[in-house]
Amino acid sequence: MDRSKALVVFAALAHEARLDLIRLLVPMGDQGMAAGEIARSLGLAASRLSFHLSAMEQAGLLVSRRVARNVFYAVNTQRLGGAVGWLVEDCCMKHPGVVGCSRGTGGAQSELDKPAESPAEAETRNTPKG
Amino acid sequence: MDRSKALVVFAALAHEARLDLIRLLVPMGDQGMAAGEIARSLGLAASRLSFHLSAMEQAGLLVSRRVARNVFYAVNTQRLGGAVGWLVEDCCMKHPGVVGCSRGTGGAQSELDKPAESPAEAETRNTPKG
DNA sequence: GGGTCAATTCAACAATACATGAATAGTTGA
DNA sequence: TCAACTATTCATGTATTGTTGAATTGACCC
Repeated sequence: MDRSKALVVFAALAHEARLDLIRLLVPMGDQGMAAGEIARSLGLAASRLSFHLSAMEQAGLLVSRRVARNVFYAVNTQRLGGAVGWLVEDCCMKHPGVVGCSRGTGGAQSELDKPAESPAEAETRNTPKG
Repeated sequence: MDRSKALVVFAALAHEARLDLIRLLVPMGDQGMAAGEIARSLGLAASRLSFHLSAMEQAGLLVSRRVARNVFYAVNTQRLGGAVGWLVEDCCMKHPGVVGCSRGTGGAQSELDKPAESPAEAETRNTPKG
């Protein structure tokens, strides 16, 4: 997983309907769910769903296969996990703050750890030119 | 962290420059980095960077504070980790495939776990109306 | 092959997001 | 107050993305 691949995954996730889609499909495992049933479950028009499905398949987040008249879509969990892993471990270099908060979601999140002035910053007042 | 907040975070991450920004700022910790120095580091025009910075601050991914003439930006690691945690634990319900691949990024990812036909799907051939 | 169902593609439009350079606002030191 | 510096905002044009309904493709059953 590299940056550009992770980028595509995050772009694919940046949409309400697509997050709903992931949430709906993950429990179905490799079996997945037929497009029509997905559309009914999420209350989406067929063409609109198809647009999102193909975008997510392009991003590698979904895999599809035809079964009789239906096309079943399933989440490619490796790809999704890979993007998450890239973000946490490669992009954020396993920063404790990121890793810590990514495990044990529900809890504390509202309080921002407001940074306090550190010596390195105080310097700027004495070094206007750098 | 709820869906809409996570959504905003993923949207904020779905951009090359912003991933670069995260990668640049995470090692700086709470101290962060001045906008001008970020612009130089990433080779971005000031106005363009400012646009991205404010978008990410809106998303809660960055926190800023003024120090003399400079504005320092730092990653809100809790927010970032929170979005990751929501995705893995709440949205994907800690699915083993996602969790497994999200730890130990670099490794196996290319091979898709092609799903095989399951009984539930085979049914569709006998229940055309559902 | 015709009828029917499932899903995708297409064209048209609307809404967002992005990039660029000029102008503006805030801070500092003289 | 002025000049220099830092950062943001604004206006503009462009590109991308999302939505909608109609038309099309593919598969099944008779």
